[in-house]
Amino acid sequence: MSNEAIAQQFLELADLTEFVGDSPFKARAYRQAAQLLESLQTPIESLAERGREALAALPGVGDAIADKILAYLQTGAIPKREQLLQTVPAGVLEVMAVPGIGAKTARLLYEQLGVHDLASLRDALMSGAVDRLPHFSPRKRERLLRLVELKHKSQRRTPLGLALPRGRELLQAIQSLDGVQQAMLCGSARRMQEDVGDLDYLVASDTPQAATQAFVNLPAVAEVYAQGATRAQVFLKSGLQVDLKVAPSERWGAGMLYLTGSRAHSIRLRQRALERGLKLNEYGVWRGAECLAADTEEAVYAALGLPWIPPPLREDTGELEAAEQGRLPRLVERQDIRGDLQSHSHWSDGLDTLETMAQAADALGYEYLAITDHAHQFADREAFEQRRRAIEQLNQRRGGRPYLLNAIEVNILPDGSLHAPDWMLRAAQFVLAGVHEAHGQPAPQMTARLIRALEHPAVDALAHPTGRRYGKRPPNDADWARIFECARALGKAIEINGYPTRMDPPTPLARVLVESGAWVCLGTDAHAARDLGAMELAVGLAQRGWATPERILNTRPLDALMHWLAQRRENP
DNA sequence: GCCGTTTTCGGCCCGACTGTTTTCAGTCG
Repeated sequence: MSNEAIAQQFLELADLTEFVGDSPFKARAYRQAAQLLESLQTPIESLAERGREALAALPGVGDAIADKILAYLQTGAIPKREQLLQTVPAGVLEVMAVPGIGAKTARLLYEQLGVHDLASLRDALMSGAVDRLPHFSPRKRERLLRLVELKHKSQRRTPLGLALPRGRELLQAIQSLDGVQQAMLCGSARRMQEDVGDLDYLVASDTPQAATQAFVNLPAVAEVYAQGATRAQVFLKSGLQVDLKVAPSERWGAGMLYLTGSRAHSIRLRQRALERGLKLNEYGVWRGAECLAADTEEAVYAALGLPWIPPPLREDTGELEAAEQGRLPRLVERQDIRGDLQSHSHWSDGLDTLETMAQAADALGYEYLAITDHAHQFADREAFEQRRRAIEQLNQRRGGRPYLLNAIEVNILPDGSLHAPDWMLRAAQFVLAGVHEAHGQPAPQMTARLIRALEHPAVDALAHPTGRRYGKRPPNDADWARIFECARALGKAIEINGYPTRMDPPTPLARVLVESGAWVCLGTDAHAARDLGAMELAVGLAQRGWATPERILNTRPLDALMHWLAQRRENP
């Protein structure tokens, strides 16, 4: 039972609470609890073992929600949610997920027309039955019908690795629109969240009306959901939602802050403003009618008595307290990274030659690149020896710019042993071990398996620890705190993998990893030269885990990295 | 449902846009 699963239950409980017309503040409390559970760094079970008081001590969790969590852990369900589902069809949850349909409208549709899921909603819209409802018109019916179809298309959130290129492409288009002076991608993409639900743009313009009009006229736009004087919301043909907000340049910082979120972070900031007799909105920080700060984010934070907080930390998971106490981390940045510690060449399943990989790594300014071809894909000792010579020759020819490491990625078998001969494990300069089969073992087995692999003297680091693949495979279950502690004690590294469909370990766990004090290595898992650019995703994930450069292996210069590896080999 | 050196009761972030009910509720981010 994952924290995500129970968070989802609370979100549904919130929707159901609104649907039946109970206090909207209850619904908000449930949503806050869901957000808290998602961001929690420890499994809720282990917290619950310390009793009801430990749960009720969490911010936003009181006796009632603590009881609901306990009941969920015992029975697999929240009784209140089950009780509401006795009277409310579960399908109304998907009806409420259609843009523009909230609790009141969903309830009206249900009571008057028996709309109980997406299919019956579509029927009611197509037949025109909705026209006799109050507040409905043929125009609204057509609009809703289009939104239902779009909603159908874009059920899933978009992985950051796909959203960022699309977002940047669209940013260019927005920047070149008439009347747009400046534009910026904000929202969850700026916070480097692993998946994004929409793209948010802030635009500076002296002619906001013209700018929003030009925006909704972009060829990629399929449906204009809202368009006003200072903002517009559209859906692209792909189903992706895009929000645009226009701000005068003197209010740019307040606009950025507002549009970047997260929602929870913004709410905390506004509460903080109120506590100081101030008001925070998207136009600035105000004392009465006097604007204290608005032009930069730094100024807005400063007016609230805080240093600037990096976007990846803005999740209300302790960053405000850290900022207040002057202990915000100096986050690792892309420029700190001197090499990539996972990549594949055509010697295993990569597409490109060593030469091409080296050139691409050089273009990124790297000092080194670990070529971690899959160990089991070498036919024999001679094949491995051939690659070693090829790497050596290339290093000589290129003068070590970048220096290629003769490395391997070795499969961790179900029992924790390694799928590679001893001579290869000894010969490789860097050994990355990862799970590629028998996913989904029970947690105790997976924990033992990974610890056994880490304890193997030849292993330097654990690759993509949870094995999750977007839309394909959930993270493996294991006692991660114990595994990370084991890596720390052994002086070994755990990878933060930036391959777009991996992004592993996921955010809350990335922070557990960083806090464990174990060494961390960043890798793109590139299977082609063009994939090496995913390092920004690995860095973003590390930032969301509050990582500083100190314990990240590949912030080290080559000689320090080689020293680290040599020491490990001398004292296995 | 949660929370508190202004409170254990009475509050709970703030504003834009839509549609249509001529003054505002619903929805969203």
